[in-house]
Amino acid sequence: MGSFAEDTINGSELIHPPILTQVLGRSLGAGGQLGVKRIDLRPQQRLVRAPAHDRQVLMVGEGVLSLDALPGKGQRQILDFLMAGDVIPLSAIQFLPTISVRALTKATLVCTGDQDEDECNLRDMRNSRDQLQSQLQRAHLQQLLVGHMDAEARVASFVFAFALRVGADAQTRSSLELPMSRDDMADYLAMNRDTLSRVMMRFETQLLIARLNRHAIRVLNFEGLRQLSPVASLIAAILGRHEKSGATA
Amino acid sequence: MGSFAEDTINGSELIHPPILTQVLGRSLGAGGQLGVKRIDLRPQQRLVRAPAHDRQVLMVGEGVLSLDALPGKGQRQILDFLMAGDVIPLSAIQFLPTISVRALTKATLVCTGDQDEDECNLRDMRNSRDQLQSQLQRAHLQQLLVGHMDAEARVASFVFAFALRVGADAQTRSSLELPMSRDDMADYLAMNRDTLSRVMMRFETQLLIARLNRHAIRVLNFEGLRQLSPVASLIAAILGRHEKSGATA
DNA sequence: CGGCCCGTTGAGGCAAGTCAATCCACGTGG
DNA sequence: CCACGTGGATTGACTTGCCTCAACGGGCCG
Repeated sequence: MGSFAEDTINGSELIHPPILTQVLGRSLGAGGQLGVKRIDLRPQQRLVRAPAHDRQVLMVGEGVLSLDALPGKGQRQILDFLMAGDVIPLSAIQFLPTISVRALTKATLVCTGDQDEDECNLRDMRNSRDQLQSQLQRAHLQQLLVGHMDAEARVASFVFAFALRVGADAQTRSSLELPMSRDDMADYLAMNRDTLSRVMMRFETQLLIARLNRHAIRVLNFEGLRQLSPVASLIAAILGRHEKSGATA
Repeated sequence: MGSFAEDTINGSELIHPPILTQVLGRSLGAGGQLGVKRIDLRPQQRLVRAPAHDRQVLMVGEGVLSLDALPGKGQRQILDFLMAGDVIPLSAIQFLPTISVRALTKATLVCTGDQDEDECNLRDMRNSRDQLQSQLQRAHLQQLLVGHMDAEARVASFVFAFALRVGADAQTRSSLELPMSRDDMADYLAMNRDTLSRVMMRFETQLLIARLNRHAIRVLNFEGLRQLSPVASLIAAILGRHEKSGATA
């Protein structure tokens, strides 16, 4: 097998020799799999040469990734963050060289659905369709964010949404991991790194959040954040009630 | 059957008695359909009470619709324009009351996939998955537009993309129908109606386009528009090569 | 012919971007 | 253990593109 991943060093990309790629065989729950590949990624490593087969499904096992669009000229727009259970939108990166997937943390991907027979394919397909719908909803949400909200509301919405996404309830006072850099966050919210920093600082002086370290905050006033986000109810509707049955028993 | 549509009058919405809703029976190509409903919409009419059944597929027969997000407070973001062959993203509007579908022109929708048996469902499912992927790609494109491009580039990209979407080649010098109002266009591009107007005027003085009437322009300099759009190649990749086989023979 | 809606134009202000300097956390080596 | 280097993060001063608001124009329909 060739390599599926590459590192990036400030935009210039180095192709690496084969990465730890294990074939797990018929071990996962859904029977009849011909083979389930695993791909491990280090932080900042990019996924390249995605499996070309149309029916394959590439899913995030653990870690956090970002879906980057790089329309050249030093610009970057992060289209989505991908977390455990999310499906990599192969259609987006397959023939669009300006869009790629990057690992923010150490991450593992699992690849299923090799066989071209149908039957149990239906389950895979339904699952991937649901995943596509979720991603479309998140994209819509982000269109709203970037389209009609100011910097403060965007950041509040993002923190609110991310907290919901990693499963924190409104009660949860524990720390919230933000595995992406400030630049990543800014590029996702389509704003300037400086502006983002200002807003975060303002939130801290308002005692809405507390910064634990570079990659973790504590949400002190969840309700306050919610009120700063005009689309909080939408976010809750989209991200709130995902009772997923993780099939990998 | 109840009504599926309602009119809107400047935001306040009037529910209407049943609209022309025909049951076409087993007439379409893919055999075994239990029934294919048709829904006719007048301009500015909204789709409400979308078919609740999960496996149904609601598709645009003719006309142009918009997917609106209305997060209250007089704000509006148009998430996407839907044209013949596009599938209505039911997942988006089903339980999110702030998102709805509106007809820009006289439009007809067709509703397929009633049966809960699989088999031929696979074809529907694959088709709707492809549609979802297209919509996701368009959403990504729009995130790029709104995120990292100024007003001029946004408008140029929009005209360029819309021309490709309705099937115009670079050579086509014919008129380009823009069935949406200036407000619609502005709300899609996440910019001000005034700013949009200014940009359009500038394009006209630069002889890039010519305004035929309120809802149609002629593209005089396709190449010039392309060069004004930093994501022109992406747009072409996403919208260019759709050789769809319209199954409704 | 008059009203209305949509679209265009102009003047002015502000939120956010830009650029540059500084600060801080963190790892490294003396 | 501390000085140092490095890259990310914060802050400040300045600039600007777009939004706001208000007035105007021009088709379209009664």
